This record gives sequence, C-alpha cells and structure tokens, in this order.
Amino acid sequence: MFNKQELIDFCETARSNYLDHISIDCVVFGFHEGQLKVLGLKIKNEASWYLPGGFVMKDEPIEMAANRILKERTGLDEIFLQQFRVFGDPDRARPHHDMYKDMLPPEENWFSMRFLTIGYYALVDFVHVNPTPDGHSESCTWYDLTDLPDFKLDHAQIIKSALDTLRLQLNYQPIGYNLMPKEFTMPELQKLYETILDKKLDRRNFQRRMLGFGILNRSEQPRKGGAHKAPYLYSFDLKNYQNALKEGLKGGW
Amino acid sequence: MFNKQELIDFCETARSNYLDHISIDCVVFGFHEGQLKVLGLKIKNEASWYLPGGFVMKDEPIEMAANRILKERTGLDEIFLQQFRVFGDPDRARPHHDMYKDMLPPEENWFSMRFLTIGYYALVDFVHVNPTPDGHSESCTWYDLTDLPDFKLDHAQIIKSALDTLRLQLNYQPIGYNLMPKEFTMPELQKLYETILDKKLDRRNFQRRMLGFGILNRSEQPRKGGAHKAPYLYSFDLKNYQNALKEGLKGGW
DNA sequence: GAGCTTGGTGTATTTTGAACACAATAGTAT
DNA sequence: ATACTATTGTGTTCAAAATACACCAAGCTC
Repeated sequence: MFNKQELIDFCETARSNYLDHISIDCVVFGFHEGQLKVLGLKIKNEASWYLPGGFVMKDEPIEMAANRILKERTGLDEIFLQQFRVFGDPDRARPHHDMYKDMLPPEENWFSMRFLTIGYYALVDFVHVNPTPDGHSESCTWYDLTDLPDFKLDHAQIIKSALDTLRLQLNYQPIGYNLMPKEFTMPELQKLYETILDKKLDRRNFQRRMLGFGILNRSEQPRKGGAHKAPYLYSFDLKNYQNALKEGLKGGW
Repeated sequence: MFNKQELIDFCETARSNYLDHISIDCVVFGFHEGQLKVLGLKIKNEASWYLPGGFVMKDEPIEMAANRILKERTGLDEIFLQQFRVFGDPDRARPHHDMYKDMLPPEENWFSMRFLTIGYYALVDFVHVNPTPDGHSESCTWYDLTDLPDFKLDHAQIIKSALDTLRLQLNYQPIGYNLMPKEFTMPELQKLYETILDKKLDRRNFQRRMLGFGILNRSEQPRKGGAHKAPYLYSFDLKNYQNALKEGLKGGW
C-alpha cells in the first residue's frame, strides 16, 4: 500500500495536521433500483475494502471533518450526516498496527497507534454522487447491502450498526429527502422503506400514513411515459420535513 | 486546583497512561423523592461544577473506561451505561487550555490539549449510590435536574443532550430497572416516567400499558405501614426486561 | 365511624393501525 | 378497436390501542 518514503511522508503530514487516536468512518447509504447501497473503497491490488474515512484536523470540529471526508469521496456538499457511535475496542485496528512495523518505529508510525473511530452515517441521493477513490484506493463504488465484499477491521460491524440505527430512526424521524430524487412516486418511496426495513408494507396504509405526516407535496402532473397507470409525483415539503426532523413523527408517551 | 508540582506529576502520569485527546464524561441520573437528579462534582474553592469524567487508558476499551470512571466516583459496579454522543467542538474545553499555561509549556501540559469527549449516561439506583469526591473535588453530590449549578465547559449541554436521549429511549426501551429500588409501587414508577417526561400521565392507562409490556412481577404482599391504602409492590422481571431491551417495546413499522 | 387521601379496577369513546376490494389508467397483444 | 394485464389510486371495515372518565377499597386521622 505504502512504500517506505510514502509512509514517512504520510506520517509526517498526519502528525502535524491531525489529532492522534481519532478517526472518522462514514457509512454512506444510497438507494438505487430498489436496493440499498453502501459506498466502499477497494484497496489497490488487494481484496480489501474499507469505509470512506479519515482523520480530524487539529482545529476542526468533528462534524466538519466528517463533511470534508465525505465531500472528497462523493463530491457532495451539505449531506445529511449523523453521528451514531464510537467504536473503541483497543484491538479494532490491530491488523493495521503491525502493517508497517518494519518500516518505521512505533513512535513515528501513525498506523501503529490505537484509533477510536467515530461512526457517521450519511444518506445521499444515489444519482448525484460521484464516487471518487483516494490515492490508495483502486475504486470507490457502491455495494449492495445484501452482498457486501470483505470489509476489513470492524467495518462490517460498523455498517451493521449504522443500519440498525437507521431502522430505529425510521420510527421517529422522516427519512427519504436525502435518499430520493427531487420527485418520486409513492410506490418508489415505499420501496425505500421496505428495503431499509427488509419487510413488505401495505400499499394503501403506507400511503395514508405517509401523507398523514404532512411532509409531502403532490405535483399536479403525474409521471407519463411508463407502462401502466401514470402515478402521481411527490416531493418533500422541506419546511415541514425539517420540522418533523426536530419534533419527531409520533408522540410516543 | 493544581500547584506546579502536582500539575507536573499529573501530566506525567496522564501522558504515560491515557490516550491523548479523548475524554469520557458521564451523566449519572438518579431518582429520588420524585425528582430526577444528576451527579455533579464541585471543585475545591471554586463555584465550578463538572460531570464525573476521566480518560481512557491506552489499552482499555472505552466501555470499560466509562465503567471504571463511574466506579471511582459512585462506588457502583455493573451500571447501566449508554454511550450517546461525542462532543467534538475544538473550543469546547478552551477555558482549560489556558488554565495552567504559565506553569507548563503546551507540549508538556495535558490540559492544553484539545479533547473530544464521549458522553455516556448512566441510570442508577439513588439509594445505593455513595457519591465519593476525588482528590480535586470538594464534593460529589446529586443535583436536581431542574436546579442545576453552574456546570463548566459544555457540561450543561451534555446533560441536556443526555436527557433528550433518555426521553427518546423511553419510547422503545423499558427503563426503570436501574433507577428504581428492587421493589416499588406502580405510582412510584409512574412518577419516574412523569419526571423524565416532565408531563402528567393517566394513572390507569399507565398501569395498563406498563403491565402490558410484561416486564413486571407483582408481589403477593402489598406494602404496609404507610398511610392510606396499601399499594402492591412490583419488581422487574429481569428476563423479560432484558429481552425488551433488545427487542424494543413497540413495533413501529 | 365520618372524612380524607391514596390505590385498584372497569367501561365507554375515540383514535389509530391492519386487512381488504374495487375502480381507474396506460400500455400491450390480438 | 377491444380485451387483457400490470400498476396506481382510493374507500370501507374490523380490530386493537390510546384516552377519558367513575367508582370502589383500604388505611389513617379525628
């Protein structure tokens, strides 16, 4: 992955720019053709995949760091990003600690350090993402959540944890604004929910409930051209959507 | 707070034992006499309060660190502890950075570092806690959530955030096992919910719903001795309770 | 035991969620 | 054109859950 000189350069840069011991990993969810996808980076010449991640600059708020990291990988700005958990097992990056141990002594070697990683998940509009690999990656691409490649370290666990959080979120927050295109049909939105929950939902009840939230605007024009009956197009009412994000969807107690 | 020699000693110990840049702060909730309480440490000779917190040892899982820290402050073991958020604003501990700047140069001064703090909240049984101040604190005591003293740094915000999380949690997880004594009456449990939610609940409906969760055992013997009608005593059915923690209380979608 | 307070339980009403059936539309095959 | 099919839109019924409310029981004070 790195030769010795590259390693030395990287470690020097890292040491002077980033906070020790802390990294950020992002689980980027996208939705396309009825499938929930995750963005993964493939390492050059290896069957190794990682989540897009990075480090926090010494004087940078962590939310900003997560946004910066994500922008580099997706080209997207102003992404819906949510911190969901810190992974702090001392052994979580053990395989990395020994990786370059022959090239640099531990006190100079950035990778020999223990790292806690702050997990963020992002919901993005699939078609607007421009997946961009970094220098050490062969590719940055979407993977079906149901058919993930071999993510290294604890990254598979991080993805699982992000998905659990997302499913929970669904119960008290609106979702979809960041995953759907501007305009979409009700069945398309339903498909998103069904995919996240891995569960069939009733068409009519879904629609009623969704409309009941008051976060959708129905367009005058139905979508034409497809086979079968032309469905209505909806878009999110951003104002109500934002409000629902804050207030939550249902009372609970 | 520290004189120069103490500071030097502390920084040396800290540097060799703890991870840089990372701290843990615990919001410890207790419940007593119808009031939700938070544990706070008061600094000697200052009108300054802090949450019980500490640092992560170099080879210690963060959950273990949180437990250790809490044990040192409360004497309690095996506490219900939940990570809820990382606070990572670069300025969040700004007041600390300058505190000892005349005593030690920044590169030796532990307190001049930026710290991210991992917020945990704990729910504990008030009567079993024996709040114990550490060496730098004048006192470790309970404060009414409605009447907090002047918490420094962003600790007031951390408390607020913990409470928000707790309220949300209430909707899909059972709560109370860690906050209530072994045996309690239904009105007492209701009071806990009302306090957390800051909201009156209907006596009968609360009871029905609570019993519906199937996590309570009613004792044969009602509590005697008090004035008025003797209420039944309940305890949590630990097995069902644990299960409800995992599965969640209501379906949602 | 009258009066007060607190705790236990039942019932009617409203609201919400789940299940289900039929009508409308746009293409396709004939 | 006409029948057919796949898909979407909508209404209605039934059951379950949440809500509101009223009454009885028990123990203490006086």
